Amino acid sequence: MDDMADTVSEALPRDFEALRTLILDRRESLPKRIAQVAAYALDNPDEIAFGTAASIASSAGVQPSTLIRFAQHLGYDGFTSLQQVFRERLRERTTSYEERLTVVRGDADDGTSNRRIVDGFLAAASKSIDVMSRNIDDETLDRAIDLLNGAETIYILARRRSYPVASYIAYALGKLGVRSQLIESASGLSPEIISFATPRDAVIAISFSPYASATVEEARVLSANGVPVVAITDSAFSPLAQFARVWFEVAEADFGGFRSLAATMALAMGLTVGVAELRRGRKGRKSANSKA
Amino acid sequence: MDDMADTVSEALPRDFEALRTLILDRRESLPKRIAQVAAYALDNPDEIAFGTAASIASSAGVQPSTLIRFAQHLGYDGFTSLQQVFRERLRERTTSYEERLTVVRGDADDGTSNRRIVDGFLAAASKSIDVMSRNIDDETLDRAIDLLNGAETIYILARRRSYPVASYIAYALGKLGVRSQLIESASGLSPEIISFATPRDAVIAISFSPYASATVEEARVLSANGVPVVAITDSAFSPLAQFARVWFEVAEADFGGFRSLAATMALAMGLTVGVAELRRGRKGRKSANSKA
DNA sequence: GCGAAAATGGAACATACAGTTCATTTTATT
DNA sequence: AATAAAATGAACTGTATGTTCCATTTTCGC
Repeated sequence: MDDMADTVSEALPRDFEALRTLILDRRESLPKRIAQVAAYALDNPDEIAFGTAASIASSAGVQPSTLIRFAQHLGYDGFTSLQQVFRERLRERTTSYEERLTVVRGDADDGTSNRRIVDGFLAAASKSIDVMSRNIDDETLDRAIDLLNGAETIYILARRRSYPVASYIAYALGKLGVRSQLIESASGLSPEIISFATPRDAVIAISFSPYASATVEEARVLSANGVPVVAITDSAFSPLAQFARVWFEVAEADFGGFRSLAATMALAMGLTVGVAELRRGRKGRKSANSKA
Repeated sequence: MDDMADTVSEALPRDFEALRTLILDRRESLPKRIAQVAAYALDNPDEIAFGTAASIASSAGVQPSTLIRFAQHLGYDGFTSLQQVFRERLRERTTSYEERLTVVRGDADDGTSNRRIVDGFLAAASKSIDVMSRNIDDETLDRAIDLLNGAETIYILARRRSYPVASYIAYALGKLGVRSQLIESASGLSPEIISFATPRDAVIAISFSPYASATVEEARVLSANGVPVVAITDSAFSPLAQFARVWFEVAEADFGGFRSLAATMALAMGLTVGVAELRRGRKGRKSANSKA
């Protein structure tokens, strides 16, 4: 056993990422049952961290002794020391923002009050992102991007709080070479611009409660004219959800009454770049689609 | 014991936040050693989650039995069930986005490619937020808000990628009753509007590499005219940093070449609401400053 | 298809663990 | 100050845990 430890040229992974890499490298050469454990471990790292050898073995469908063999195959001297790596992984994670938000809202001991305000917005943004990453639906996303991909011109509808998102979409689509039209109130030309839209175009409408009447009304008109609408809104009861071809429910956290835009922004960018990638794949080289 | 369980009107905390609250509520009424454990538990939740009764007791400077008594004082039937709460806390934390980013950029096994794009933007946003929460400087923040607070009108300067942030600031300042002026290229009136600014006003300028020439030039002119400039930019070498009275370095992560705006947005909101709070305190009741 | 080597299942084992018990000390009450 | 009650320390105990061992099965080379 001492000899083995000596012959192992590379040091044992002390952090999860290194361990993950090590396992993936050796995946092919592992015995069946050991590989079974390896797959389970990477899929359920939390279980490994908290469970007992018996409980983990049962979940993974192997004998407890296999867990020890797995650890020893990787060079650890036992299951326990392997488990340490999985525990470290949880330890090292930064404090969840859920937690931070309540702290920020609570006592005011540390930091200036200005700092606490910024922390609050950071926490709200982070929470929004977490929620979205859990709730987003692959199929809805694919349908939305597919729909937008077919459009000649993408019209972007948003007012007030949602407007910054719309302007970023317009900017990004422009840079990516996708034709788009941002509907602003300022110009006063909204009705005229809207009248140009045809069923071969598409609309991205963004509105949260209290829904801007202009956005809702324009989206309704466009939808009635056969222009497909992709809506980003905050609930199934949103007027936008009623006539949108595809709609996303985005639950943004708020701080001090100001809703974060972090999740909405990320989704918007996802839609934008998703469409652009699809078009690049269609028009240009195929390899463009599988860029690094 | 059954009787006790019955008389406990409120259910046992199953999540960490509730437990934290419970402990803080009872802090006064707890015996000395128990209180010692309580303090240690809230300060070192990770230790409680992973340690053994013996190791934790040793670290906290008490007997192992005290840990069991602590758990029972709170209504749990033993140390183990209390420990579950501390473990759940770690379990519930979502995967760190640092981790996710590498996964997203790596193999393409799970989820559609569209999903991976959105995940990428979410990860970038989350990382930006993490970085900012670690790097933001209290003093800079206070100085910036103080400076903006003294302004009669706040001019907001941003183009292209940064423009959405500017428009959100303008929107928020409007809702909070702070006079502001958004400088847009569209109207073509930028020079005229800028000429109205006086040293009693202030500027928020936002620009990232490659810096929009209009933003830089306008900020330079305003600064030369004695109007104090608060800049949000990406490095000490930014032209904005040179003549800004106060400047923030924001390191936004990017995905596919598109930088996240999450951290910038949060900072912008912090500045905005910070100023508004200060003004409410100054003009209105004093208590407004120390709102809950 | 035979033999050796590796892998696997399952039971046995030593141990480290949470929880209990009880004697002692501290705190509160009268 | 005396007494009762609560809190604390420390040894003890049953149990559940990680680990080892060995018989059996599977895999691989010849």
